[in-house]
Amino acid sequence: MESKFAELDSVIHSRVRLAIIILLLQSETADFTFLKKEIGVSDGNLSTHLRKLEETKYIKVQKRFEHRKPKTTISLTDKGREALNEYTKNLEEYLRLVSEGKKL
Amino acid sequence: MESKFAELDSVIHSRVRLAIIILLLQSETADFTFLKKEIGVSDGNLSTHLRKLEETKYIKVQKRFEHRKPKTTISLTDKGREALNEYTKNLEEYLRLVSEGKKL
DNA sequence: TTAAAGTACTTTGTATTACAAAGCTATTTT
DNA sequence: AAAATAGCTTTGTAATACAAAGTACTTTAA
Repeated sequence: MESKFAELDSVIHSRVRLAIIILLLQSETADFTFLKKEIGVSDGNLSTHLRKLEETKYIKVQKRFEHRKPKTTISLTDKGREALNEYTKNLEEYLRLVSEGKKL
Repeated sequence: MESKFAELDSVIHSRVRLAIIILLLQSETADFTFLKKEIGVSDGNLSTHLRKLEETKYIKVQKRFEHRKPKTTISLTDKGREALNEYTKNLEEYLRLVSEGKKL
């Protein structure tokens, strides 16, 4: 480690993408509209964040038709889960440094 | 709150700027070179991050000459300290959601 | 004394990112 | 059949992150 401040996975370090991952962690699968409502983000914005997570292979996006309507189901991959673990580990270390700093 | 996912102060939500704030929390004041070495970031990058923190009034930057050389001393403001508290509070909530999600 | 190297930054240029508005395709309602 | 709705994607723009180059000195070495 080059510095005591670990890198923070930039794909996860975004409010919207972290929220997406948390929701996927909780509900195993989710659809576009659900994520949109829970996070309170615009269609376009959500679309690009999902694209990014998919490119990084942190999520798997399954598109199919249900009742003749497009239905996108999104789920976390193992890679995504691992990346989240690493990310939260690092983040906790930052928080630890903060509370340590306050005590001095 | 429009969503269960709180906003995360975008000024603080940056690895470099969070690191700057943590270092200031620990040592009260710091200079440019110290921050640069501790964080492992380029001159230009650090300069712009400091500028941003200064514009937001989260830090106070004092420039003076010491031993005929420019010496920049940086310290956290009360506003910065408050913003950090709010930020870490929200961040802890995200982490809580993560560990809650894992248990399900 | 003056040229080269170092210190302590700031400015500039570029590539990446975040975001919303507008667009697209298909369906449902009137 | 037209208008409204659903479920997205594409596009345009503004903000961000970053390193390379630049500025303004001071120190060292020849």
